[in-house]
This record gives sequence, structure tokens and C-alpha cells, in this order.
Amino acid sequence: MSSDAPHRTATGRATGRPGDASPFALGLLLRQAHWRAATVMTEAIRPLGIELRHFSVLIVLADRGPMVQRDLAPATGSDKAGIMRVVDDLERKGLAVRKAVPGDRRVRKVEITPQGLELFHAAHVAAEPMAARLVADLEPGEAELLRDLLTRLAYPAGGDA
Amino acid sequence: MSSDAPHRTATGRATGRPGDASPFALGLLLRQAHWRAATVMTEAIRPLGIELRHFSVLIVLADRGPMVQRDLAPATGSDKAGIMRVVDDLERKGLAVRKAVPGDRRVRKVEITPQGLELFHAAHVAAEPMAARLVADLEPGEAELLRDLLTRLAYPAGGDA
DNA sequence: GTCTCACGTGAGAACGTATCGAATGCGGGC
DNA sequence: GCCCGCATTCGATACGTTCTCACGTGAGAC
Repeated sequence: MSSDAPHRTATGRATGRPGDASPFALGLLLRQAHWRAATVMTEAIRPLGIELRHFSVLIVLADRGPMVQRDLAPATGSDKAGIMRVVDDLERKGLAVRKAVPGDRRVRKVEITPQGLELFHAAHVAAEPMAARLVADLEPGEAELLRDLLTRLAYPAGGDA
Repeated sequence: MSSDAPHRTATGRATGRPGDASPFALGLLLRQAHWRAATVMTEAIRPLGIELRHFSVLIVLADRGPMVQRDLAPATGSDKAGIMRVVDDLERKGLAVRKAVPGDRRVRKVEITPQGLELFHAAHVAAEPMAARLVADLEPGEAELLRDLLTRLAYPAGGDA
């Protein structure tokens, strides 16, 4: 066993376990961490009757106001067809509405309803304790540090150099 | 603006944008970061003819040796049915083989082939420069710090308290 | 004999891609 | 200046693929 690694790199091989220092370690960690966060947040908003894909659309609508479906797709990271289904669900639940745009008869502006805003706020109340549990193993200040690092990783300067 | 938030929390509302301090910010960042990492890594190993779901199985097989499909599912975070198809693909490509276990005729041990190990190594070579580009916006040492924080977030002490 | 376990298969939902239909804006021809 | 094709764009739909959950079959444990 000691002779089969004569010129191994300093990064090592992927193991998918804690301590992995391979080129794939960061991606594997992100997958695992995202899976845990998504599981926790899904459970948090489940009592409200929606899933994360619906909620991410509500976030964009609540933050940036009424929006054309065309711009909604890249903003949520989904595609047009996926947005269609989510908006269909939101409309069926009365959380958002499609409104015609006076100037253009082909575009349809999506707008969050007061009911949707109410659910949006309720989700925050429900998610706050869960979010605190997520970072329970981190020291004070480390959660903010992690957010900063992730922000720079997720949104690289200059779009995507 | 100053009158509509009499008792707002210190965390604010979810925006899905950099600077978000809501309970959902971490999850949204993890989603975005994971999406970027997965996209980069998928491109890195695409020339090898496999996808990430195949490669994550190869990682486990290369790290822990031959493995029963039953244990392979939780190790990769996938479902048993999903493992089935992935192992089918790997077997078809000659990267892994199903072997009967002498004592138990129902279990089938999955083992990586020399060809699979070769591809496993080649993937590291291809992924290393991509992984470096992923963390290009981070200062020296911050990538290791991020890995440490993510490890503690993804694998909380005591399993999942 | 019965219970449990592991593998495999099937049905259903979700996701992404490709395509269609409707509408707008533009440019050439009259 | 007005009208008619043409490319573009948005919304919506259809299709193939992938993931998830539930069930069936064969093998081992008690």
C-alpha cells in the first residue's frame, strides 16, 4: 500500500468524506450541505402548503415586485417551463396572479397577492428557528463568515470569469 | 420606509440576492454555489463520458472498496433505484462490475474495475484546474476555511441533533 | 413456516429540451 | 404614408429523461 502512491498530488483523491482535499471535495460538500439545508427548509414551509420551488418564486416577487415570466426564469434558476408550472400552482393557491400588460398582449406580468405576502412573512417566522438549528455547530460569527465566502463563490466578480 | 417596520426582526426578509440576511439566505446561497460547482464539475468530466451521478458512485467505490448496493445508496445520497441505473451504466461502460457474494446469493457486491480506477484518476487531472477556477475569487486559505465550515454544516456532530 | 432483507421493476411526479401558436416590431414594396 | 411579409419574442405545450416512492420476487434468519 505504501508503494502504490509514488507521485500522488498534494490534493489527494476524492473520498466524499470529511477531510477530503481533492478537487471534488468542495462540490461534494456543497451538495451535502445544500441537501441538509433544503431538507430543513422544506420541512419548515411544508405546513404552509408549498415547496421550495414555489417559495423561491415568491421571494423574487416579494423582493423585486411584479415580474414578467421571461425574467422570472433566470432569477429563480429554473427554466421557462418550470416557471410555468410553479406560477400555475401559485395562481391556483391564490398566492400570485398573472396580469395582462397594457402595451404588450403577449407578456403576462406575475404579481404576488396579499395572501402570498402573508404566507411569505409566515414562512420567515417558521424558518427562523430551523435556520438557527442549521448553524448550531458553528461558532458565533462563523455563520456570517460562511455567508460571505459562499456569496463570493456563488456570485464571482465579473459575472463568471 | 421607517414607519412600516416597527418590530421587524434583525434578520430581514429573503431577497435571494447577495447581502440577504434572512433565514433562507444560507440555503439560497448553497443552492447557487452548488449549482455553479456542479456545472463546472459536470463539464470537467463530460469528456470522460460520464456524469456526476456516475462519478459519485465511483468515488465511494474507489475510497471504500467493493460495496453492496444497499449501502451504496445512502453513501451517495441517492435512491436504491437510482443506484441501480447508475451501476447498470457503469457496468455497460466497463467501469464497475457486479459480483456475487459467496455466502449470500441475494446480495451483489459492486466493484470498481481497473478501467474505472483509470477514469477515476483521469477525472482528478481534468477537474483540478476547474476546481482552482471555482475558488479564484477567494483569498489564499479561504478555500480551506470554507471547506471546514461546510464540513461542520454538512456533517453536524452527533449525526443530526 | 414466517419474517426480514436485498435486488429488481413499475408507476407517478418533476425537470429540461424542443416545438408550436400568438403577438409585436421592422423593412420593403406600393 | 400605408400595407404586407418576415424575423424575433413571449407564453404555452409536448416529449424524453431522471428522480422518487411503492410493490413483487427470491434468499436468508429464526
